[in-house]
Amino acid sequence: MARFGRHGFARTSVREIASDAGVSPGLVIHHFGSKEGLRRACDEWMVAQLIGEKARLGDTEVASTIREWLDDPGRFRGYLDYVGMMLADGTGGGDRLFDLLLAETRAMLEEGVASGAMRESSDPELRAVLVTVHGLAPLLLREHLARVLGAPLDDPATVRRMTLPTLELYTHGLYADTRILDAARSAIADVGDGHAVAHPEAAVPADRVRSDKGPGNPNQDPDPPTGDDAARH
Amino acid sequence: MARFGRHGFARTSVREIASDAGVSPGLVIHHFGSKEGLRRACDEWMVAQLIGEKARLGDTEVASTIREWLDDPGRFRGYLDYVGMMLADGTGGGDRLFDLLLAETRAMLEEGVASGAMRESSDPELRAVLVTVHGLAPLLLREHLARVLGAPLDDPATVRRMTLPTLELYTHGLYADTRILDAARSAIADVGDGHAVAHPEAAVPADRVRSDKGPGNPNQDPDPPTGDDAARH
DNA sequence: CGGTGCATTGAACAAGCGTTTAGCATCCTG
DNA sequence: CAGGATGCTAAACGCTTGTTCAATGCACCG
Repeated sequence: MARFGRHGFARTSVREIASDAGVSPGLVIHHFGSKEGLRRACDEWMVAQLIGEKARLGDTEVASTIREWLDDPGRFRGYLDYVGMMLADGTGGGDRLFDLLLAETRAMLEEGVASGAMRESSDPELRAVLVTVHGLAPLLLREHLARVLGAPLDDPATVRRMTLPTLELYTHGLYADTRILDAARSAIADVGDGHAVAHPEAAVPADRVRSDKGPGNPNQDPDPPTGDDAARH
Repeated sequence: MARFGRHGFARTSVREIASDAGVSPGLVIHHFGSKEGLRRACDEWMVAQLIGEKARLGDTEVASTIREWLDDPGRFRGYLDYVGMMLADGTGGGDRLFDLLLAETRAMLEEGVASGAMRESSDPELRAVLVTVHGLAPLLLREHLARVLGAPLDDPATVRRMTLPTLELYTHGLYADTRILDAARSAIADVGDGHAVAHPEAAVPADRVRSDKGPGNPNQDPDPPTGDDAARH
């Protein structure tokens, strides 16, 4: 799993794994049927580990397990890599893991809204997806993160440094006012719901929403999917 | 590039590429020196494309190019996959691309703060990293996103649907009040700056910040890195 | 003690890989 | 028109891959 996590499934050979384990390549196949079988076993072990920890911790979520791992670097180092690989490389059991995390996020958000601690959303389901995806992002980009921050993601100092800015973002957002949001809202309202307009740039004053210069949508920068561009619709 | 983007570098053979191009495998090597040379050429073409589009569009950013791609699905389908692969798979020229996007995000945030359109941050550099990473997330998890939303990321309807929730998140945040943020702030203040405390759970009332139940930190769920766990420090 | 079963191995296999090589056209240059 | 470079291919090379197979050793059971 450490090798899979670090170098990916395709770039890891059965011989390497066998050598790490001090056994012959044939034995690995004998036990797991095939390399793909080994991968399935790893995926299942990983999911079971997360769910198992969840049970151990009571009503905590799966993701708080990951949080614990980050608190105890070294002990769980490599697992994070494997989770990242599972989610990133498309093949394999990453779907199940993602759905698991999404379900927990969704539940947490619903609970938050119900208790009044969190704001309502115009699209709760999509917000859940968004929060899930944003939360996973540093895991998937951990190498870039470590590079630009100068410290690995599983360094407690890194985790600590990320806390405040993250909470600030989730508490106050990024924008100082609601101008952009209001513009987008009226644009969407103009266009309507079900319509798939081909090139509806005219639906909203382009120079107000599309920030070619100046601080526009935060998504405009590295946010291909988040949809600043939809703000023009 | 389409094949690289869809199936990854390692799982794509020179023979497949050659066959797609209607030429012999040897010719590919002849022109690019090696498979890795081909990859470099693709990376460089991709970066040049982004920068070139940037120049064409004037003072727009690289990422607004990506935004345009999302507006015109089909024409640029496959490029997004390639960008995602570049950033995800660790090997190759993804570093340069990430740094490019980070620099633009940083500049945009600074501009936003200067003009008063955006709030200040306690850690501007880390916020820039965070916004970059969050923006990239849907690109990296595009397959999961398409699966749970039932529509691909480069479907204009998907982009449109993501707009409002994203802007809401970036305008109002998630939390209805500042309780969590305040708790984290005082916790950090208690611990101090430079100290790397091993297990500082006692630094803050655990039952207030660590939300085993109820709506706690959004990061608690699928947010391993964002650092809800640091809120306990 | 004999025997069944399992863990394990080394060697070999077939397939696929990236790459090399020799050679054949083609085209531009002088 | 000669000639060298270029575009291109078919075939093969050497290597690595995942996997198979026959054989060995060890453990447990009656």
